[in-house]
Order: sequence, then C-alpha cells, then structure tokens
Amino acid sequence: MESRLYRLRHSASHVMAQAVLEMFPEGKLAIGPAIEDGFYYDFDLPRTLNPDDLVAIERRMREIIAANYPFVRREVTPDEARRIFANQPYKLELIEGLVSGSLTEDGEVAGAGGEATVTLTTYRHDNFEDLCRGPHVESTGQINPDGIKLLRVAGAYWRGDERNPMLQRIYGTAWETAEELEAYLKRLAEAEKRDHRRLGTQLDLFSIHPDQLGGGLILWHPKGALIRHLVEDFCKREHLAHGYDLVYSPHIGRSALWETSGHLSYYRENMYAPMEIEGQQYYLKPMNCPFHILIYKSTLRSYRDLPLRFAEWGTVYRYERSGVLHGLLRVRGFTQDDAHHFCRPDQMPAEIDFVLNFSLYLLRSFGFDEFSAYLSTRPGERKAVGDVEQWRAAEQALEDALKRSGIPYEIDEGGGAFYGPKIDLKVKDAINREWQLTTIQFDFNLPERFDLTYMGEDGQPHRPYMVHRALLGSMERFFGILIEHYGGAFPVWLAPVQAVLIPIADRHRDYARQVVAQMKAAGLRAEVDEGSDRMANKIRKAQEQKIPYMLIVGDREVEAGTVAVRLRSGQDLGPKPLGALIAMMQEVIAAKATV
RNA sequence: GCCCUCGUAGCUCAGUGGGUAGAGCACAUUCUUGGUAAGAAUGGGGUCACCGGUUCAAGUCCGGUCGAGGGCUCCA
Repeated sequence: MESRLYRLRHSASHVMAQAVLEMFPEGKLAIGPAIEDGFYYDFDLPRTLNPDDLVAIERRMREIIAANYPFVRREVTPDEARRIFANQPYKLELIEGLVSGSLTEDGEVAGAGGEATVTLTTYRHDNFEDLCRGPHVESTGQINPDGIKLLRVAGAYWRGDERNPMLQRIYGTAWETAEELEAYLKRLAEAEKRDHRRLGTQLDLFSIHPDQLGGGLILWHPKGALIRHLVEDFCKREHLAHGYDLVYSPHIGRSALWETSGHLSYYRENMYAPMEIEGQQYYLKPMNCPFHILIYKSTLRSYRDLPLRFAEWGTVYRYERSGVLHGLLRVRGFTQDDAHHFCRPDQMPAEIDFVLNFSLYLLRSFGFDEFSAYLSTRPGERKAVGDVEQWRAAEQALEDALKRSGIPYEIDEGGGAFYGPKIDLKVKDAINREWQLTTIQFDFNLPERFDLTYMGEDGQPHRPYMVHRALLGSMERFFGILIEHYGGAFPVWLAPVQAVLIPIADRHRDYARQVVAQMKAAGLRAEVDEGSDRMANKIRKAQEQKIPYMLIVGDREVEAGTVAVRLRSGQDLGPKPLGALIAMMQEVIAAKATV
C-alpha cells in the first residue's frame, strides 16, 4: 500500500485538506486516506458543501500543486502533537488512540501496543501540517494537476459510527497522467451503462414502485421472469441430479417456531411486525431454516438416511433500513436458493467438498470463472455456541475443501457467526468487480435448539451436523449481478428473445411467421418484428434490446428458404438455410455460449 | 435511520432574474415497401411527486411530507 499511486493519492488528500481549511479556517479535520482509485478526506465544517465549492477547492489544489511545496516529515512526541493539533478535536482523539495503542493512523482499531514506544509523525507542506504516518510524494509538484478530480461530497460518520457526528466527506480521484484519469472516468461511465437499474428499464426486465408497492419489493416483468425461470430451472435440475430434495414451505410461521429457533431473540430487528391470526402471532419468515428443520424432525431419521439435503427457492422478507435499498442488489423481499444439509460427523468433510464444488460448477455455468473465498472462524469464547472440537473440525473441513478447490482464500480469524464457521465465495465480473455470492455456513445452534437427532448404528440418538448454504445467494441479487456482468447481453440460453425476424417488406411477413413457428417448434425463442419501421431501424431496435440473432428476410430469402443472419456483435453471417441456423443456435445454447 | 443532491410525458432530459408547459425516443394513424444501427407527416399523452406558504401571478421562491440517487452503517 505504499506504491507511488498510493503516495500520490494520499498527498492529494493533504493538498485538498489545505484548500478546504483555507476556505473554512475554523473547519475540523478528521481523516483522509488514499483508497482504491482515489482518496477522501472527512471534515467537520460550519456549512454544507455544494458542487461549486468542489470546483473552487479543485482550483485551489492546482495552485498548491503548482507552488511545488515539499512534504516535510517530522517525528513528534505525544505532547508536541497535542499542542500542534490543539484546535483539532478529531486529531486529538486520534492522538490519544495512538498513544494508548488502540488505534492506527487510519482510525482503525489495532492490537494493543506499549505507550512508551509510541512515535507520532506529521507531514507538512506549505503551512498545512497533518498527523500522518505517510509516506508522501516529495513535493506537491509531483502531483499531476491534470490527473486529479474531485468527484462528490457525501456524509460519513466519524469513525463510521452512527452515534457520532456526521462529517462531510469529499471523494476525489488522482492518477499519474491525464490519460489515466480519463480512462478511469471512462470506466465509471462504462459501469454506469451496465447499471442493472438502467438496463432493467431499457430491456423491460423488472420494475420497482416505491410509492405504490413499497421500496425493496421487485416486480419481475415477463422478460426478467423468463430469465429467472431459466436460471431456477437449470439450478433445480442440477440440484435434483446432485442428491438434493426439493421442499416448499410457507411464508409465515407461528411465534413459537421463531422463539425456538432463536430468531426472535437474535434476529428480531430484521423481522417485520407479527400478524395475529385467531389469537396467535405469526411472523413473515426472514429465513427458511426452521421450516426445513421441522421437515427433518417430522420422522425419526436413521444414520442410513444421511446426508439429507433439503433445497428450496424460499422467499424471505427482511427489514432493511430505507437508505440501504439498492435496485435488485439490496431488497426487502427476496428468494434465496437455500438448502440445508444434515449429515453425520464422518460425512462432513465430503459434504463440504461436494457443496463447494457444486457451487463452483453452477457459477461457472453462468459465466463466472474467477473466484476468491473467505473462511470465517470461531469468534471469541463468549459469543460462540457449540464445543471447540466441533468448531475445529468444521473449520478444518472448510479449509481442506478450499485447498482442494485451488481457490485463493483468506482467513477471517474470529469472523464467523456465533453459531458456526463459514465460507463466503466471491466472483469477479466482466469488468473486474467482486461480488459475494455463495455462502456455506455451519450451524451448531439450531440442531441443539430443535434437538435434532438421528439414530446411529449403535441404536443411540446422535446430533447431526447442519450446514446452511445459498449458492447464487438470492435470485434478485444474482439477477442484478448477472445483468451487470453481461451488460444486458445475455448468453443465448438466457436471452429472453433469442432471435428476431425482420421482414424487409410487408409481403415477407408470412414467411417470417413461418420461420418463427419452426423455430418455436425447435424450442427456440423467436418473434417477428411486425412494426412499420424500415429494416435498418428494426435492426437498431433489436440491437438496443441486445437480441443475439437478427434474421432478415426479403425476396431472396423467401425464394431460397433461408434467413440472412446478423449477430448482435455486428457480424453478418449471410444467408443460412433455416435448418442449419437452428442447429447452430442449439449448439450455442447447449454450450451456454454467447454470440 | 443519518448527511448531501435530486423529483417536469412511459423513457432520457430542456425549461432564462416568477408571467397560461417543451424536445428526442416510445406509442397511434397515414404515406412510404425500403437489404444490415434512426424514411416522412400528423396525432394522443403532464393536477411539473404531494401538502401548505409568499405573490396580482409559482414548474420556478420558502416550509413540510413522501420518494429516489450518491455516501455512512449494515448485509444475500
């Protein structure tokens, strides 16, 4: 993290802070680190900033850069630091944190350190001095004035805690050259073009109606619903082929169930208010697990029955604060591709291996092929349920499975939930953004609470292991990610309309309809563009809808019994006999490929 | 929930220092029957998010409510 770019950005952050303080001499500084692609600085200011302020600040930054002030590092004692920053309460708080060894310069909690050994450093350029570990570039002139840009102002809590004062954060970006800045801004624009909310409207996939329906609740339009159907259908077949049983459960359940499961104690703030039915309280389900457990418990289970894998595309409802809702990615009602595995201890390692590989197989089928993982282990003694050996065995199984899979992983020590360790799988999308999808989670809590058992070989009841997992996560979120991954240009097997027939003149419509009928009979999704546009405009419209195959038919094609094939890539394949086209498309579909 | 910004036609957006609402796309009708990313004309469509205030007059100014976007926090 001390690369040249890092120093550049960190230095740009200091330059910005100077410019802001000149504008607001009574302003207070919080922290201002370099981040991926840029930097920010948090301020406590007498008034709120507006976009014009950013322009002025940026202009002043260029002047400071042009003056080429050197960055001067110096070491100070805690007392000196306290004097320097006497008017900067946030800095003082950081200093006390550093002195007591509980904080790093970034305001993050660190391990304990010794008071005596503390050395503080500051960096000064011109008349601006900031508490800072560094490093920086040598002088402000090393920042390229054409490589920086202030992006936006946002609210941020001091130390990220909402009980603390809200500060104003200015985000900026900094690059070594104007070209790199340009490229970065272009990447942002590219990401915006892929935004699933924009494409959702443009391609007529889904809609959200906060006023009439409610925020975080999704309406799947026919084309979006078709894609979801294809995704689910494929996954369900694969689940059935891989030893899962499908189950269904209702959307509500009595309070007693949620009391037994512990959700009312531990998860209540994410649950909606209960409804009363004949004097009993019922809750909308935030999770499917208790239902699957009741299925498990509905009969006496033998060790011979295990492992059991109950899968359900279960729709759950969770309260999310209004400010966090975001398109399909963060909603209040969603459908998980949920499953619960129940197995014997001796089956556990194989079970984890299986589910990890199964997940990778499914994700690859949807065009994701770069993965990384997090293994989250046992949290501090007090918080964790279950005995230590169980945890160790489970963690070992998870890590062994990761090792065998060859996926790069990191261990989040103590990051597991109180009820079990877990693996989170992340995928990289087409423009290199990471998304967390799969989660594979041990649960030592629910089997205990529901007293789950199976009859062992020894004729004695034993406690099964329980693993909770969602592979794509939720259908809503996964769909959003899929839209952005493909930029709306879905692979042929998922394209809602696979081919559009474009008759050149009205007299070619009948032929076009016949072609569509034959394609439909072959299991393909095709339709005729019956509009009155000219051919070129029909191509344009099909292109905008990202339809993979455009089939133009005019006199020549009717005559020869062919279609002229144009791909959405722009490639013109020329005339093809219908049979050959159908075979070609079926091949692409079977390979889950794209065109 | 909190901070900032925003809310005008189905979509994308214009609307000058307050003076009776506009464009492109989409849609409909008509003309055109055109060979690989926009043929033309005409037309329908808006209680300018909602409520209140200032004013002779409010899309425009002020206050509130609701909603959205970007963040913070949280998370599938």
